[in-house]
Amino acid sequence: MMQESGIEATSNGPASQNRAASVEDGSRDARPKSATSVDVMAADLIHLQQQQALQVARQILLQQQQQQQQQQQQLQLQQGTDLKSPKDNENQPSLQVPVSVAMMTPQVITPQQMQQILQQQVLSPQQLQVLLQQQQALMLQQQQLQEFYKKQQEQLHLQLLQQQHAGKQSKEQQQQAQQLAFQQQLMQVQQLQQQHLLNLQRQGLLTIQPGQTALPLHSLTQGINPAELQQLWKEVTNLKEENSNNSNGRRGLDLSSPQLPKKPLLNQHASTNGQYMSHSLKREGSTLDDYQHSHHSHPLYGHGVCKWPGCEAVFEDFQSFLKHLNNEHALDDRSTAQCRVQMQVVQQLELQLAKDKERLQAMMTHLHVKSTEPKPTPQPLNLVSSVTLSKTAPHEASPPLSLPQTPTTPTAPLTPLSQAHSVITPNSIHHSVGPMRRRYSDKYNMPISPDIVQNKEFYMNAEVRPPFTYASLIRQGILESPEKQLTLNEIYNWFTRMFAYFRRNAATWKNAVRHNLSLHKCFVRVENVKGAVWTVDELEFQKRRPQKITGSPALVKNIQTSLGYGPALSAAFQASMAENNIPLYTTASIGSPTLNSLANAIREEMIGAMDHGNSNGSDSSPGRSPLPAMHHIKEEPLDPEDHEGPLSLVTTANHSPDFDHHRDYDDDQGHDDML
DNA sequence: ACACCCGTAAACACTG
DNA sequence: ACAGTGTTTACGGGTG
Repeated sequence: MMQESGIEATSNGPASQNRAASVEDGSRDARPKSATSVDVMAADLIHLQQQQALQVARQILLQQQQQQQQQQQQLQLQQGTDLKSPKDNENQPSLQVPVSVAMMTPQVITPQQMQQILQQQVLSPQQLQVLLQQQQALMLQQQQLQEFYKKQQEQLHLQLLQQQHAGKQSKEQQQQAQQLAFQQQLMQVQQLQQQHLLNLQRQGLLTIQPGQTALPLHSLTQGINPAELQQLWKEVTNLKEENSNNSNGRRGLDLSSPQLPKKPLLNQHASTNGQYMSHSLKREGSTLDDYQHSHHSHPLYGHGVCKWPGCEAVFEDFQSFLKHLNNEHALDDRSTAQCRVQMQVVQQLELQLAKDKERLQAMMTHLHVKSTEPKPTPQPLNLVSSVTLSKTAPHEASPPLSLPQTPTTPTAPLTPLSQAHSVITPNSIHHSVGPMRRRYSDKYNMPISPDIVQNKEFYMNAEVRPPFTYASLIRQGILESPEKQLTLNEIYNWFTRMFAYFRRNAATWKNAVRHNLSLHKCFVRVENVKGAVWTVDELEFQKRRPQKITGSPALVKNIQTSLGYGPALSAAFQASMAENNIPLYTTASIGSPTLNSLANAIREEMIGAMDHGNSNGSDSSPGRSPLPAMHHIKEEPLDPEDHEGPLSLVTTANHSPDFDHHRDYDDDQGHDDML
């Protein structure tokens, strides 16, 4: 009761207007984004980080593409030689799995999902086993990557320490900031790729008839291989050469070698964007052969495990693997389908990559030009389109709503199922249903933006309660808006539009929305011509809860001491991520946490920086292991802003495909299916 | 046990 | 009077 505004509680006017006052004049631009002071850090470090990040990104893509190619080749080969008819054919109908369900079985499967699957009896025991194996193998992989990440972090820490002593000028600070942004972009790409990899693996569970597209594979046939891919391919191949030059081929992800060319990477991205259109693609060329010749780097074989999507079979030697490859992954419907899926995955990645590159290009152009005023990037970009970063403006349609998303069925949300630490625990099946508050603790707050965006489709169609707090949702809605401000009614609409769940219980949640708007200082009411709109005060939002930065204490420390990026930057990232449908921070379900962690690490820097006033014992856990166990990584937020508990989903995925952007749903009170 | 956060419900005030 | 908006309080559940 004794809230700060309590003094004026008698009339709501003054109280709210007080808050609004600070914002009113300058409209949204007046929001606190002052802290642009960036502590010193040498550009060298940035370079290093960039290179590393880029390398990771390339590696990932390389793997992806290799995988795809490998599959393609396999298919070709087998088509040519053994035309043994796929005997799987007969079984397949019975194994058909509804996409909506199959998509719900990523590496981390919630018990609920599992149960669903079981209930539907669409998966054979073998398939389940495969599932489990997959999970285990992935865990393994993740561990390895984890190790790598640790190393990486240590190194980073070292660098940071060194660089701290070298004072630099503001110019460099700016550069640094923008470079960091650049890195973020790269991270996004990585994560996206991981994500799609995951997707693919999920698909591996499916048995899909080639002719019949239960899956929306149609887009596959459309022109893939945009110019971006070519460029990337080129880069990838170059990279490979680099790698093979200086060491054993099997360290797929060795970023730790700091001796990389200094300039090229960043510039490459910046400059090549417009160039590589003419660049001819020669993917069939030597690169694949190389890989096939050297056992270690066979794209479908790594760490003794068959990397064919959905496989994970373990082999002691390469020969047996080859045997397996020829036997198990011969040309049949399943392989074909998987290959297609892989193609699609790659295609999507390319699209996304293209988008991100474009964005990046715009960012860099913008920052180089240094024009303070927002104007579209002068650079003609050969790619997708529309995303002009310069003005944070109207992507309303583009961001979440028009992703090249494949599945149109509500698939299981990708992120929020972090509860399943990759292990299926059948006894925790029940608590899938439940109100929002059935969330995980704040500590597991998840970045909502990426998550929501990522699972937009799912939430839009499945009447599943999004595992986010109202505050986070509101914020997301506001941030997604072109003007970063919404009226109450628009917020309502956003809720109903984005979440099937909120098409019910209007009275309840609307009240909650209003309640939250009023309650949280992070929501600022701004008087407008046409009434009042609500905006988000990011600072307040972040202040709202103590953030627990986990991860490498060293890194955290460094972050806290050596960085200081303004919230504006962070907000920009947020928005950027959201627009792009990219799970910036992680996403639990995504395969290798390493990349995520890496991204998180960098992100952490941002957060730590902008949150460095925060104290709050954020890093108060010096005793913590630098990197919590994998499953923790998946869940640990690292993000000060929107964390909400993941979870509580996947109940009755009651799709309503016919639904289309309804507006208000003030009806239906009585039911209480979820509450 | 406690504090905190969140969701829910509801009362109330203000405004058009 | 009414609906929509906004504020506030109260309460219970979950979590650390």
